[in-house]
Amino acid sequence: MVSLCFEGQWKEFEEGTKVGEILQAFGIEDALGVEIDNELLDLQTGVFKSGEIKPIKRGSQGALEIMRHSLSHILAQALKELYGNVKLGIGPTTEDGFYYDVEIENKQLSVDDLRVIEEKMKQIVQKDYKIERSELDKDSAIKLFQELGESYKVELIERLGENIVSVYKQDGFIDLCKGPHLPSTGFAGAFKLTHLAGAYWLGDSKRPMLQRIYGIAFWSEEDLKSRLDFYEEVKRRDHRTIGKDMELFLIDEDVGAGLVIWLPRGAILRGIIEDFWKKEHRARNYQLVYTPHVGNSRLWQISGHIEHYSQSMFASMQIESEEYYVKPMNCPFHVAIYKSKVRSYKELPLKLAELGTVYRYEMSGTLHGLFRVRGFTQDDAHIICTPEQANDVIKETLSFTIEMLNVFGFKDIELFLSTRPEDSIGSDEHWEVAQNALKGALESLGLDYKIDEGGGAFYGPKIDLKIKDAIGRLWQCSTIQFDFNLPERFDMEYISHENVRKRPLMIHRAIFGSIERFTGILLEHYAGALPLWLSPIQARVLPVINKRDLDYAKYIQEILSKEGFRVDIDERPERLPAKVRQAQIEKIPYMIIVGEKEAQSNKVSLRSRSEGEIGIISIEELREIFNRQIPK
RNA sequence: GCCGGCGUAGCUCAGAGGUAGAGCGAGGCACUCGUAAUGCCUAGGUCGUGGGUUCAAGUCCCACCGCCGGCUCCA
Repeated sequence: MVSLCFEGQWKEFEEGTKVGEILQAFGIEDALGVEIDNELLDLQTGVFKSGEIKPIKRGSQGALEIMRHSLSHILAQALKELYGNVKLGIGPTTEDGFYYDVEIENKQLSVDDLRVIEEKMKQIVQKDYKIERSELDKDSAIKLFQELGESYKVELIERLGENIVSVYKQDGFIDLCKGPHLPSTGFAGAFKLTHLAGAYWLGDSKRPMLQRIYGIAFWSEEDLKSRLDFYEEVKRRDHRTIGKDMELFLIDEDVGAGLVIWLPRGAILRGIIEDFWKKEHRARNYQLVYTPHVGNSRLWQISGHIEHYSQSMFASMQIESEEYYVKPMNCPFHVAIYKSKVRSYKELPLKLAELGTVYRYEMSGTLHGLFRVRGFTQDDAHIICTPEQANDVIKETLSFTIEMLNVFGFKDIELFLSTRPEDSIGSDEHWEVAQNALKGALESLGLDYKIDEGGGAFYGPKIDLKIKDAIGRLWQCSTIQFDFNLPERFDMEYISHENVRKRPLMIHRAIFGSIERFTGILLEHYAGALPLWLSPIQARVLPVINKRDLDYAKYIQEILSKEGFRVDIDERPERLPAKVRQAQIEKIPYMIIVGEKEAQSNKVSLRSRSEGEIGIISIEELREIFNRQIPK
């Protein structure tokens, strides 16, 4: 017997009683399934577990998953009906829809085919076929799918632990599936097939590549529409387009894929970010250093990079019979700085920071704008401290990181603590100290966080911070991680209070992660409309009539430039509306419009990119408005 | 790296075996104009690179490079 509870009321059922009957017994109507113990079950599934039941009603999040899952089956059925020789891979749900991986003999799908498939799917939905669940033992399931020629499904069943598998059937279409599913195809909501991609069978590059068809699905057309609008918005914010339009950076194939060239305006932006970063680090007693771009292979041998990271490193070069590598990380150099003399506990914590440019070999297919490149600058720091200092160090580092992210406009931050994985190095004591320091910092700062149990690197636990951008996407930039590996490999030591040699703790930490990637995120977050302090051009002076007003415009520009503001003039022989439009397109925060009136009163007319006309104000007032928006 | 798509003027894109196009941008001229486009004129191209098929190749075939969407990897 199983006992199930709904709204405080307990009932007993035979094991394996179908969810549909159970719902009926509780008098629950129009549910598509239930959730018991975090597991979704549809109406036709038998219940073998006791616990509280949560009905999943049509329109709810849980029901969406059921519906999307059924849509992937409907997609598979449509493909079989249209193309015949279709072998099914897997067809799960995604964050906003579903996909199915299939192998189609003699047919390479194109985007145009998606509309045809969609039509077929709509027909299947319209026919409202009953979706039936049945269970069979492993052997007969294997036999069934062998007969159907579904070799991938056979492989899946063979990999499954269970002896009983479930299959779902609709209108002669049959698929291995643990469910849950809709009662019939007619329950499906609004959907759209969005794109095609290749995907290896079981994600293994040695296995065949299947064709993956992605779709999105929601209960209502409105929700579907708003998701499509979201994708449009994502496209509108694409930093690659914005970067090109605003002339910030360039990736040139003759220079090399994944290698970023910062154009003058982009260099201003990067310079502001870096100057701010340096100022804040100096203020917190970080010691800024510079290290070479290449290092002798002995260094990488000791650090373990050659053994464990060489597939991500650029090939070595031979210099006078010595082997050198372009650096993929800064850490070994910072360790060399640490080891350049005997260190006393009095020097700790030692905080070394560098905007260090590293190069990593990324496969060509993964390169993507500023987000995934082969050469990038890490805002790297290594903090070397005693175990006793770990708590304070982590707390300071964590709050510093959050403060920095806030200044750049990221107020919504999610934190993740990753703890010791199965295979790891380092003593139990060190793991204990390190994990407590991380946890203690999170708690004493009153921060919410999630734990990724066993998700730490083999060399130490870490806190990852993810920032939420203006349209709700999460980006991981910052990380604070312990490293028990390098101090060991490089035999790092300090002389303790008791005059004995001890091994220090080492912490890697980055706030932006990669300056390139962070800049890309900033551009997408602000959709190119950077705040005043980050804008390469902060204001543009627009003379109403060049012939008459250019001198006064130059006078205004000169005053502001001398004070350090980045101001240019639109001298084109255009009319004012055209100049305004151009400045708007370039997303320049302020337009300073000067004509006869302004020149006579020694004032300016200010227009903001976001708020339009502000009015005629004095230069002092203008200075005041600008200064208010620049972080100290 | 793999699968698929794409690569034509500075940008966005049309042309699909038979004389390389448009809009925006750029340069010039006129207009003297007040908060998202004044008009006219002009220049701009080994159609990603290399090879092949053909009387003829942006157009068809092959290889390479790069970009886009995924997969994979992420010490």
